[in-house]
Amino acid sequence: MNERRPTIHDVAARAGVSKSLVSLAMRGSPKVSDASRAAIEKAAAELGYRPNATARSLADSRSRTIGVNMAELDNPIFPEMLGGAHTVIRSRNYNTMLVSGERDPELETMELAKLLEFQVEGLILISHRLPAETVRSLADEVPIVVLTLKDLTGPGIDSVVTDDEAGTRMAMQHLFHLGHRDIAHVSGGSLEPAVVRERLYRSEMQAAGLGSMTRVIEGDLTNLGGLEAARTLLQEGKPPTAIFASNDISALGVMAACQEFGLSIPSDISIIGYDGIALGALRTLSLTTVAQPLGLMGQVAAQRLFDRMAGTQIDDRSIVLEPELLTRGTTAPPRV
Amino acid sequence: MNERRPTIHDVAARAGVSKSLVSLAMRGSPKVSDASRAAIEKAAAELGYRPNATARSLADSRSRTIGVNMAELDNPIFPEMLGGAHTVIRSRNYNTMLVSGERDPELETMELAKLLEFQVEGLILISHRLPAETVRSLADEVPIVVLTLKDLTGPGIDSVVTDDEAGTRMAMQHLFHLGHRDIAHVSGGSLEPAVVRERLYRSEMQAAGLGSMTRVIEGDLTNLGGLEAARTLLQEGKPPTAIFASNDISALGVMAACQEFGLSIPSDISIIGYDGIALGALRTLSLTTVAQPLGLMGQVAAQRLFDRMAGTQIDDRSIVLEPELLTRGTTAPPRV
DNA sequence: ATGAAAGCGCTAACAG
DNA sequence: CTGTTAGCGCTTTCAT
Repeated sequence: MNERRPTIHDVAARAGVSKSLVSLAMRGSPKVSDASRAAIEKAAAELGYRPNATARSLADSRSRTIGVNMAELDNPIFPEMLGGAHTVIRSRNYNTMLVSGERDPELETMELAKLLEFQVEGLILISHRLPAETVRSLADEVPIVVLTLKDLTGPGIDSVVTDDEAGTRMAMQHLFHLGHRDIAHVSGGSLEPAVVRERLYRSEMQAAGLGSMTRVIEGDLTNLGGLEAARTLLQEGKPPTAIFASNDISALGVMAACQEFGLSIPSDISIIGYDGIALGALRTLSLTTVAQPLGLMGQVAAQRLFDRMAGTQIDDRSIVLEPELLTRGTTAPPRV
Repeated sequence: MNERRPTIHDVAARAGVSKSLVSLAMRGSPKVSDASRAAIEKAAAELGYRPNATARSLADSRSRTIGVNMAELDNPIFPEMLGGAHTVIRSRNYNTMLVSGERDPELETMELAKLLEFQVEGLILISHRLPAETVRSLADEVPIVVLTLKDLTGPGIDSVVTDDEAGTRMAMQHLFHLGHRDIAHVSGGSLEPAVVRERLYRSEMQAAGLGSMTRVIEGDLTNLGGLEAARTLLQEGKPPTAIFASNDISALGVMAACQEFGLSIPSDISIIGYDGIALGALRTLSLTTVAQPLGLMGQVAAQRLFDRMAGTQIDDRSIVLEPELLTRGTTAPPRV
């Protein structure tokens, strides 16, 4: 398994032509005679020739590779967005180089640097927490598209996000329409997406004349965080009739806590999440939620990246997609 | 953002030394005088120099890259295994190049070819369905480690699997001990991991003198497949007291079907899955299952790959890890 | 239509 | 310690 791989040179020798011609033939150039082409193809096949993409990258200084950073694997929204991006990257005949800094900003920074050393032509960043300094400093070397973080948008950095204000309004309006007034919020702490959702929760409550019923328990966008936040809330005394969780996986934690306290969903208490993870559609869970078009976000991010790489003139650096309310089984009118 | 990046040559010129010395310095060689090193580092910093990994790969013919193929993003076991592999790949200072053939064997084959063109030094394949021919033919070019598919093991191909026979026995014994006798199986069709589980289900039933109660409904290891299989089963008439599903996501589908039929879990019917996806631990689901050490499998796969790459002499090509029964909330004694 | 030659940016002997 | 000389495998002028 270690006899030096055949190179373009070997193919040329065997086919009795020059390296250049083989190079042209391999890339399907029309200016290669049928005879030569046949000879070359034959030689290549016999040798089991496989072009060396590394050498090619170096020679024409194009890596045909996109770097993708995905921080956390435990929230399914990231793989879902990755899937979307991956699809378009592949359809453009590019490759995906994936790295992950595992929530450690320093490691993250190093990994991003490695991506650049590999000459990636663009970067797609999929994470709720990113070392802002690093990202900004990279932006003048390659185009970057960030998912879910609008605040990072700036020179050289595009972002693809969902209109969280509209989404949160949908969630709240849905609950209001069902008749809920005593609505609590399990937040996501200080992470960007969570902050907007919390702000809108508060303003919607206010606008509905329910300012005094506002209750926010801090979570952290994880399942366990949701579980604990809800426990805290339910221990306090009279439970709200509905809980809006900052994202789906924390909403699932909230559901678990409710069950622990003997509350049945949705008859005793309604739960609504945010994100629209595929999982939530499982009949077993049937989580009502505000869905972000996750796969589409990934696709759009990749498309925008290719546009930037092509130098297309685009002014707007932020792409905002619309969320959609998915009414499923965890919300119902409050018990009267 | 397009002024040609500085190269080692630029750094050398600026520091007043030769390229080679810069090369040595960049890689932290001890045989560089402090003076030179300082000058070089200063020049590099001022220039914003970033080594070109592509050129390096070509020069020393080592890509420091592992190719990973992950077919499906919709079953969380794959990302979980990826996470494990990724961790050790990174710890060895290697990069991960990820591709996905999206269940299309032809595409899959092309993607794998691209990986080799990028000179990956090894391949980790994470999928339940792989084009066997292709994989075998690649095996004499780079070491390969396959996850979850023991049948592919062979020359140049190692595999990391869980002892599914033992795992299935655990599942069945658990149900037997609880007192179940009328146990049905929602299978996973003809995919390798599913076949073993079905076979063992049958033999365990037989061994327990329950051969006549054996009932297998064909699923396909997807959530929907599990849902539909269970519906079919429940429509037939008297439901079994327990169902063993071939994997977790189909087990979740089975749970949903049971709920549709008004059966409550686990008092009316017990459900046990297989895989141990993180999700199953959510209190909301609390799925009893036979857990495979998913993350560990990924880690072990990567470690084995590095061993092969290093030429370490190892005879056994198949690593079999032990499964573990996770008794959670979906199983209980049958109603008397 | 085809070949020769000059790199792409870096590493790797081999001399000093 | 440091510089020189060759490549790595491929693309790309520029001739022919």
